[in-house]
Amino acid sequence: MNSFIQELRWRGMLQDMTPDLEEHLSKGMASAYLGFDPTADSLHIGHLVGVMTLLHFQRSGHQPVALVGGATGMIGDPSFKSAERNLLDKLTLDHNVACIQKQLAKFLDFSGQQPNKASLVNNYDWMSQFTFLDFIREVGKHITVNYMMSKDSVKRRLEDGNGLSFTEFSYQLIQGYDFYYLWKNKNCSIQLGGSDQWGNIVTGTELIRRMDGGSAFALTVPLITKADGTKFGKTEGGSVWLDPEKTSPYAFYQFWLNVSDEDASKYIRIFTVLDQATIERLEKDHAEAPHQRVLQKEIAKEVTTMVHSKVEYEMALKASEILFGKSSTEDLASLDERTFLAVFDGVPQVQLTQEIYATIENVLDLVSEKTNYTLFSSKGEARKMILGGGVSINKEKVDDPQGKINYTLLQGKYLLVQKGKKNYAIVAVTA
RNA sequence: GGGGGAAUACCAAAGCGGCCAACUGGGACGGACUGUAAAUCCGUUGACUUAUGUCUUCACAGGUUCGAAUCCUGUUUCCCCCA
Repeated sequence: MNSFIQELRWRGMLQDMTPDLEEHLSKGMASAYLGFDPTADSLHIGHLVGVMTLLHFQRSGHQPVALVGGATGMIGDPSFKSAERNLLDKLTLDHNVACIQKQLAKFLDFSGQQPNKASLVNNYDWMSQFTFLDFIREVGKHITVNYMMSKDSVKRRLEDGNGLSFTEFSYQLIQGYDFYYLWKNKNCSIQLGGSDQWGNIVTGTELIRRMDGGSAFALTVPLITKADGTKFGKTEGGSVWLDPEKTSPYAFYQFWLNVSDEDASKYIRIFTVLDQATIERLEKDHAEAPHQRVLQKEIAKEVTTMVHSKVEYEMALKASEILFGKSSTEDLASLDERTFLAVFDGVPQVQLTQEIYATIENVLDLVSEKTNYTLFSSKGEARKMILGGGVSINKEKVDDPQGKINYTLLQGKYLLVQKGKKNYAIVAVTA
């Protein structure tokens, strides 16, 4: 029962905790919550750390509670943010909350009869009834402004000179009250969160102590960093989302596959539930043959399977092999149309009628003008790329811009145009 | 309000009458090598059916000149100094 802390510790997921938490957990099943801000209609992989924390908590036999901040989302957490945040309207927020709830349900076990099944709450449910007057009388009375101002997250904003509105300043009190509410009504004695949440969480434990003399606990997980100093979870395309509509399972898989060696050991501990022995074995394999990238492959497999599905993972794997492996025109031709389209999901597609296709005189026109400059912004660029050996059609290098078009259409209708290694476009020739 | 300076391609930054589609660095993209990596090396980076060719570019609008990113005038924006 006490393995939760140890589990987090060896996984490098323990930043900080209140001193007597370990003892508290050893007494039997406990309940902990972690909040998610509904700032978008999908979670992204930055949220995954929190999700994994709850998951480990549940696996250790405790009861996880996921809180979606329908109320706090209306305010915006100022912690370590440099500027005042824009408020989201209620409609957007409702939508976001609903979407996030659905995603969370994939990770935690909300079903079944076991006593430690997960539950989901929305702080809008209790905050919306609370009048301002009641709130400042019942809650605000217990916490001093001095206390609130001494928080690092708030102090930074004051020192910057950017200031923060009263609205944002109140945030920690509302979050603190959430904790109190859950502690009081759901017997939830622990709050988990990212290290930037420490201040807010502790306001909660303080509130519980002052209002009811109760004791509650805090635990934070470290912020995920990347060895090269860039922000974790971002690609050129923006955040990596869990929603397959926003980030395709293929792109998602690729993100993990491209994790650097330095980060791989860290990530496999945090984002997969593989046990210590397995991970250490994989690390050994990786050290022996780094070019095999067993760690990255394993992370990508585990996380993609967990977030999407085994089928999606296999599809992504197959797509990756075709896109990056030594595949040939034959390999492409061997795919059936459905698989082909799935592999190239998200790749820009250009429709061309049979008549137009027949009139195209050379490769240069085909890849530039006739396909609306999808892959190249000008003929000059296309020509230079071709001469530089950077263009392939159906996986075969094109070397002459003036070359005639005599390619076999894949599945009778597609041409795969490729610029460099990672940029593709599909030309679909229709009747 | 007064005085001074600056505006150049994605960014930084040279050029200060013809040799300028504009040095150089970064970035981006491509190639080789590799592990779909890092490092390294090479190429491309205004447009045009590649051309010792044409066209459009150096904040904007005019002007001087055979010729202007470069000189002049006005406009706009930004920075600095003094009130």
